[in-house]
Amino acid sequence: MKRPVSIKDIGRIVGVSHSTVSRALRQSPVVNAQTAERICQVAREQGYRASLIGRSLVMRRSMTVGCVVTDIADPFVGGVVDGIEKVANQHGYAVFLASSHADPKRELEVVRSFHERRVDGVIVPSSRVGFQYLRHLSALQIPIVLLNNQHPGAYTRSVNIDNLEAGRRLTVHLLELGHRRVAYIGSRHGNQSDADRLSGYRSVIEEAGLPFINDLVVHTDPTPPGGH
Amino acid sequence: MKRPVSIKDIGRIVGVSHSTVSRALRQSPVVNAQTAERICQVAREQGYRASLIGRSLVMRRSMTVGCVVTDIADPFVGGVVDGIEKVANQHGYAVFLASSHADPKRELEVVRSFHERRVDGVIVPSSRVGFQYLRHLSALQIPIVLLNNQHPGAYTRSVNIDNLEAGRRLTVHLLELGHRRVAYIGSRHGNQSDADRLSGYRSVIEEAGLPFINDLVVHTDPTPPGGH
DNA sequence: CTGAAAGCGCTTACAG
DNA sequence: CTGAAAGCGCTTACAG
Repeated sequence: MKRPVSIKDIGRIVGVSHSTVSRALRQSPVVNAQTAERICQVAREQGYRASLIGRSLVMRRSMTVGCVVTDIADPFVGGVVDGIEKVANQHGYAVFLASSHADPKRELEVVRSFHERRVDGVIVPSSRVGFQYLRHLSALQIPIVLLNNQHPGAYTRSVNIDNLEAGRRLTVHLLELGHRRVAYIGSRHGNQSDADRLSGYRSVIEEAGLPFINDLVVHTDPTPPGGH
Repeated sequence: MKRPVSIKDIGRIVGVSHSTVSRALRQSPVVNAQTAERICQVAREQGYRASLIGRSLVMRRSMTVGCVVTDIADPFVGGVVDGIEKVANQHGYAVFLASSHADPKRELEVVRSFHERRVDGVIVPSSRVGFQYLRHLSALQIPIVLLNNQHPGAYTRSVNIDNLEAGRRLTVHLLELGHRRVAYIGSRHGNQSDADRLSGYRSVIEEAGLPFINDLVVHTDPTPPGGH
């Protein structure tokens, strides 16, 4: 790969300093309109693209986020990553993707790699998070956001599904359709999200003046076949 | 995020120039053993991690590869990406993941983003590649590798599945198991990979002295239900 | 309006 | 063995 054209190159061509080129390219209103025009013109001709790595150094932000997953091939994770990438991109960020396969050693390497690359933040879209991340990343003071997980810490946030409200809405929907005997099928692992959904369901049932029937509540494998 | 500790910081602490620190950390044999020891010690205490962005600038390589997919949530793609990430990581590379959703405009943005970030190469793990990539990337002389796709070009390579050999081995396996009536179910889209697999199948059947029976060859939807 | 300077964090010849 | 210098590609006060 040949050396990409730099701000200096185009300054040389146009006959101005690289400072001026930089200003022009960043649309600084201070530079003379005609000069700016010439500069942009040449930049275009030369296929100039600012080096984010040069820029990152002075700006002290890399415009990247790191994303660690346990397994990329997991379709749920895939969906989340897809969303992350889309939004990141819309805001000028790129995303580093790494997978840990739940291996603590890998987790450590990933954190290290992200740190060395000076990511502006990391996102962990899996509910099972090694505490590794949290410890290491907060020591580095890198902002971190988790999915469906709450952990205290100055630099860590978590975005969660509102399972209670979801349980309510699902139930309301069915009642509005005219159904009167609505069953609840939940996960037998009995985690918090299940409890929340169930109480959403229950509260709507009761508010509607319907009997809460225990036999209509089943806990089973949290898989599609499990629902049968 | 507070400023990470730099080579200068630790130079200041140890009382040597940052050049010496750099040398010591890179295990240069030229620096005095004891000084080196002190430097590494302090670096460890301070949680020093070299900035790859600083290093990239001088080294002229970013130690990153870009990976563009059409859809991250696609499980096949997920598996490939997982492998890419693993190997990249083993070699000190990080991977930027972007998805184009087969939108030419997005494709262009992705190429631009990768270029600005000065990726050392890009990998496109999907057989359907917008020619966009190829054009743009080869103009930039960024090495690109495709999956199951062959396109000429100085900077582009493609890694392919050897479908013919795969068809042969599958068939040999079944014959070795003692089967004599082996059917072939292929894709009705009749692409190259199907043709290759089929001829692998056929050649083994014939080499075994078995009759090639046309009714044993079916072309259908290339999906699991399609196989029924 | 524009250039020279300094600096972001690193590496590496070049002189001591 | 070590430091000062130059330079990677950029940005942005500071003087003109």
